[in-house]
Amino acid sequence: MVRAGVNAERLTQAAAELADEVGFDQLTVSALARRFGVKDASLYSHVRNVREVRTRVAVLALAELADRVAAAMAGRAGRDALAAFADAHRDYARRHPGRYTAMLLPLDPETAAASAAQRHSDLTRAILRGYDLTEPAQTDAIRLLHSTIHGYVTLEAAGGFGHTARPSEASWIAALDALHTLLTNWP
Amino acid sequence: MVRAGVNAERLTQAAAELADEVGFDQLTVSALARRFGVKDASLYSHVRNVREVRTRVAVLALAELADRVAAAMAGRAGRDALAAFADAHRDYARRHPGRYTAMLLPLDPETAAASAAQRHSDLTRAILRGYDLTEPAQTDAIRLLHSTIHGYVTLEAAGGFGHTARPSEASWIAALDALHTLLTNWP
DNA sequence: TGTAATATCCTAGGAGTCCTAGGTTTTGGG
DNA sequence: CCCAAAACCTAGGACTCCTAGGATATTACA
Repeated sequence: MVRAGVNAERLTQAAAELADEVGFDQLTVSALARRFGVKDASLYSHVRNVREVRTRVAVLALAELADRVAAAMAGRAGRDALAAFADAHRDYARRHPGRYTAMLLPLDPETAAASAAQRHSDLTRAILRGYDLTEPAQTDAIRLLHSTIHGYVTLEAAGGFGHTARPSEASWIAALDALHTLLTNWP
Repeated sequence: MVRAGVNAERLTQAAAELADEVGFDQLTVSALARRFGVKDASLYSHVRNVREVRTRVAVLALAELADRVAAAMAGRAGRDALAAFADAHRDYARRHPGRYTAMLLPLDPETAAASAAQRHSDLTRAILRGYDLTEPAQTDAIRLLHSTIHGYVTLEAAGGFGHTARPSEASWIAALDALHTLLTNWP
């Protein structure tokens, strides 16, 4: 009998794919084991419990998103940087819905510190360099930015914008324009 | 042996309370039955399955929120109406986290049509009366509004704003100001 | 008031999930 | 080649969702 060759990395990767397919909260140890052709109990040599699997997916997603955002923003500033940042988020959320919702999982401090959260936060602050904001307006603006992008992406995914004829794409562009003018003329 | 007196209304109410306590996706038939001092199987005379319980909670939440928003907005216009609308949402999400997340549940068309979704939508449009917007900017603005409010509330609940010293309350006020100026000078 | 119909609740049980305990097999280093 | 660690297994307990079919309480109506 040949071994399945499960290890932490492959397990996390498979968990992320599974989450994208069936939804983050349908992410189950049994399904994961099935995917490896292995019994449930076998996975507990590699992972403490389901919670750890979820945490791993969240950390992976955070790192992946930070990478994509960094790549998208490279060499851009002002409105371009803003759009790159926002589009990267929306794109990631669409391609990887399970991973995206995973990122909402609250992480314990040390896990969060070891994650790409800081890197992601730095990237967000980089957007503001193109605008003229000082603290505490910076923090307020970042929170607003995150809220709008996250809210839009979430509601769009939940089908909240499907009732009206107006294409979501158009509203997205408008939202980016709005955010840009907002950051330009912060009250 | 005295009957527990379960019926659709009491069941929905109890489910909503339970969801607020343990989280919407921890809402379970067994826990619900326990709360009524009844066996799991007994609940299936009143409800088809867990999905229906969840749907009921979502519909209830939609109606409750619409009520609160309507009450908060009564007699207000412009920035006041906007703030009332947003605060009502944030307040409801804080008081009833389970119910709030329930509202993200996609409803089938006939359930949605019978729900308070339309009423809620009308209330949202009412905000824009204080500003000078025509279609399709109206739809775009509404989507932005919803996104920002929902995003803020969600991220706040997930503890996303706890890492910085800046009190969330201050950023919330700033966000409302920002939305107001944005609606006033829509690009 | 007595009885029939209905609504409510029950027991029993299958299937799926999470997880533990403890045993067996595979693999790689000495 | 042997043996220790790693990978995997079986067995099983606790919990969940749900179905089938039976018992009991409540209501309706004759």
